[in-house]
Amino acid sequence: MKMDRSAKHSLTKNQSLVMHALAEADQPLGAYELLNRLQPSGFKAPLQVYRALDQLVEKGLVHRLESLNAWTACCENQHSYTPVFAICDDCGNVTEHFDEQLSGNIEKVTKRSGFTPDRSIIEIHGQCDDCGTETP
Amino acid sequence: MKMDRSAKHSLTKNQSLVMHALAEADQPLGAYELLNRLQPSGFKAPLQVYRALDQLVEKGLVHRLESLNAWTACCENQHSYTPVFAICDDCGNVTEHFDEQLSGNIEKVTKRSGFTPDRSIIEIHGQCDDCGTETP
DNA sequence: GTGGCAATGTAAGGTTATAACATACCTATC
DNA sequence: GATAGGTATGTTATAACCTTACATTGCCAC
Repeated sequence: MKMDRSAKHSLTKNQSLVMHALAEADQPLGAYELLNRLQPSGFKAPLQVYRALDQLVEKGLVHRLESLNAWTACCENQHSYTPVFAICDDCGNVTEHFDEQLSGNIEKVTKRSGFTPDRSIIEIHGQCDDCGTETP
Repeated sequence: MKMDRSAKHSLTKNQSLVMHALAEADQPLGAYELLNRLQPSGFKAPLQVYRALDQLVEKGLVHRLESLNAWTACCENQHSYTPVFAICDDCGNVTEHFDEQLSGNIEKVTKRSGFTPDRSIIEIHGQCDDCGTETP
């Protein structure tokens, strides 16, 4: 492969199709939902979606939400801290947050026991501002 | 139902079978792995496992590891803080930790945006003490 | 004993993810 | 431009995970 000119944003065809679909969605999408949406663009098999997703995650452009089995476009490129996802169980909206202290504490908790952290998953379920206020 | 005597530990047959299997395993188990191990005890269908798991999670005796699609016995009963799981990607060992500060961080990060947290998932992948030290 | 309720049994089917193998395309080098 | 090697893509099949729907059993209360 060549790709030296600006590198990180040179997506392949399938990658940019998936990236676009995620960016246009206002909620995280499952792999098969992505497949549905991309069938008009020629996608035929799950593997096409999964491959693109893996590569996009690798590039840091997409995150996987483990507790939803779904995927979402990264709000901001190339962040260094572990993202914290706030997932509204009512409307399905997901927002991405960062917190230096939190990232630091995670390191601390595990390193106490000699553990070497690599990647962290932080997902908080609850109710977003819109959904939470109008509860009885 | 009756069950008032000491309540929380009165498990049904299927629940205690699953609980035992998890307690004896030295790693988290998938639902189908549990099914395999419990077939000698008469389990025949996935639903038997899933029902017991759901009820045990409800009781706080078992946790689900979202990033592994697996389940593990709770290290300690009735903890109030959100557990932090350290998952070794080499040997598969998982340890459960608690940290008051960290629990506080989570509240803070989300409440900034008006979010009302309900349950949190914190899973840290990396290498445990045993596996990490001997890396080249 | 019969009505209600929780637990369990059984079958079928849906969703999510991966393995294995084949093909096309791009680039570098000769 | 031929050819070799690597990346991306296509295609089929299957594994792994989870749920719906409905039937049955067993227990307790009345």
